[in-house]
Amino acid sequence: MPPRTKRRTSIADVARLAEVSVGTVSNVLNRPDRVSPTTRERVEAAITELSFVRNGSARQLRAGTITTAGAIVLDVANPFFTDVARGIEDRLEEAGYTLMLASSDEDPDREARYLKLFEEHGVQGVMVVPSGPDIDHLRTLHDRGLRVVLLDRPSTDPALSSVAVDDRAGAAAAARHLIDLGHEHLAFLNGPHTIRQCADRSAGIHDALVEAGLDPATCLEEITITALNADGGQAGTERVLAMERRPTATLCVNDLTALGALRTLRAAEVPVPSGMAVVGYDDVTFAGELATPLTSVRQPMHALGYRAADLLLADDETAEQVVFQPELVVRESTTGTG
Amino acid sequence: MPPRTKRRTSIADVARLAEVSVGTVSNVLNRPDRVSPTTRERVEAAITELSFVRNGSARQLRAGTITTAGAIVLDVANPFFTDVARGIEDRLEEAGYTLMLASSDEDPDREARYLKLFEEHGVQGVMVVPSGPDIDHLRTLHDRGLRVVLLDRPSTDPALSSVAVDDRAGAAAAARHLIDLGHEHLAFLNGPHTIRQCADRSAGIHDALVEAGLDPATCLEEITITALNADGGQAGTERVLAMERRPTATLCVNDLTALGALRTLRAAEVPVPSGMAVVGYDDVTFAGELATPLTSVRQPMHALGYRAADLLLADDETAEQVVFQPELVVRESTTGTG
DNA sequence: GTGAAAGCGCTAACAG
DNA sequence: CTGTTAGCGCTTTCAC
Repeated sequence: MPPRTKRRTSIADVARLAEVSVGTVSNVLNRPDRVSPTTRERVEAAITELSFVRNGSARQLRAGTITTAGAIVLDVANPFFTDVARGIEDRLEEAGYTLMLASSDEDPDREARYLKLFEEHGVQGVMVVPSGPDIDHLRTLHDRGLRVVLLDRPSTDPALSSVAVDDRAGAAAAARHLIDLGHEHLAFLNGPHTIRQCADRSAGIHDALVEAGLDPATCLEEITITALNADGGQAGTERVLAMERRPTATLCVNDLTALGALRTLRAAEVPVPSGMAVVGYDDVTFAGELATPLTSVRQPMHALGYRAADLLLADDETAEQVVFQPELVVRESTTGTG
Repeated sequence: MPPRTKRRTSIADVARLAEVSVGTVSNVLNRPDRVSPTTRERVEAAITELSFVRNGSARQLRAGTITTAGAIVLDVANPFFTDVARGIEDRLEEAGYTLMLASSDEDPDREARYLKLFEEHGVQGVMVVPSGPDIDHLRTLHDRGLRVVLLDRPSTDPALSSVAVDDRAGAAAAARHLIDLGHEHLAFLNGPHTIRQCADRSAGIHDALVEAGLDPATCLEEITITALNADGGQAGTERVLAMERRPTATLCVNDLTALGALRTLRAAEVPVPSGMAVVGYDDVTFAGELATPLTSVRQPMHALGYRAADLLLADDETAEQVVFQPELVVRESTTGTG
């Protein structure tokens, strides 16, 4: 790309045209009340005439600070993260801040590159969904004076703020709902426990079973699926249906997985929920719009982002660990008459 | 928020510690080969020791240019736009550029605010989904030397580049598919024609009917819905079902609307497609995962963004109007046995 | 191969 | 109320 050819008009150009000094132009821009109405008008006319736009870099260089924050999520195309991003944006907007948003694709190198870029551009702070278990680099950033907020991950470092959702409680609520409905034998289609969310959700289900006096060893069939999407849900459900002692309810690690489960049950002519109850996780937009509306665990995604930005902007320098409680949304896939 | 307290370490600090001049440090950073290996090593050690990070504002102020582009979409939480954004990001990434992304919420004021911000920060160009019919302000920006690319909207101004999808052709393909299947009486659940996409899609359906020798006046029932979502689809479908001479197929302005249509048909025990064929638009991720997989018109969202960024980065200064062709994805909601 | 110094555009302090 | 001026941190000639 060719460099921008025309030199941008500067404050000096405006000053020349308005026949005032650069200081006066700067005053018109920043403290208009210190300038007499007549000269102010002249300056404003010159600004319009030249269609002058302040040079943000110079301004920022001088000011040393900037009203911008950065955010790095795993994937901007994932609805979970876009809702989070939207929450961030809304809070920053209130404070007159702007957001630089980027995806790391779970690649620590990409994450590092963006963090460097943000820091070079002097952002006030960054909100990051870490792409790996290691967060030392974020601690370093914090020590260098940037605000750092971890997204969707409780901080293991007390110096760093974080906002997360209590996955253990969410999964427990879902399991408890099924137990209350009389189910005593559950299937759980889950991802590998190396993913924190998966491990936490598994623990939550165990909690609920034990709390109800049921033995997880006999009452829970946890099935590990590799793809956390509809195909994974289909594969997992086929295994569940093939079991001799078949569970009466299936918990799914997310709504896409549940979609696959529903599809498979329909094909096998197993009625939902009478033949098999199904619960999802995330409560994505279409969960309530399916042929059999899906009971799911709603995550406060917008609030997650909003609160993260709030922590970033806080006057108080002390780190804070925020944990949101998810909410079970009950629909026909567990309580219907099908 | 309190200002960043610690003064950032500067190139001068590094120079002092390494006992060289600032010019040499700058050379190590930008043209390492011009520096003798020994001093380079000393400087690099100092950089690490102080964990020095270049000040991007100063760099940019000096350089006058910056490898950043801005994008403004209507809503970052809408999957259509996030896929577009992803395409932009991928292309910019290749060129070493970064993206500043923002949502206008279809509010021209918000759009203007972000545009000003981007310009102040010296972005090379902007990609914008205009929030209103007027694009004069974008032309002004272009005249001031910024690259401007219109997103999802053909440019009415030949000086501005644009990337869009041919909505008329997409809708025509959907209608033609139904006509080929023998349908001669179609319903179209559409939004108001003040929305360009809605008007274009309506025109496309007319095209297909006329082309097949059918009279739109008798063969097409266009129903205007206010909400372009599942509820709108439900309301529209209820009106279709109440018609004396009931159409045999329903085209929907987007997949969410189709979702509502399918839900309503199921409730009314109208089999799909034998009692009513259904076609959606957008081909969102879950379209193929529904109880009745949905025939839909796929938009090349990623390619749209990718190409927009490509135009922004182009060496060639001449504006270009790119129009993508959408692709019909046939599934069971039109060809199934239900 | 390295150093000195000018200057990018702006703001804020100080003088007048 | 307005003008003058010193830098913010960096890159880039131009000397040495």
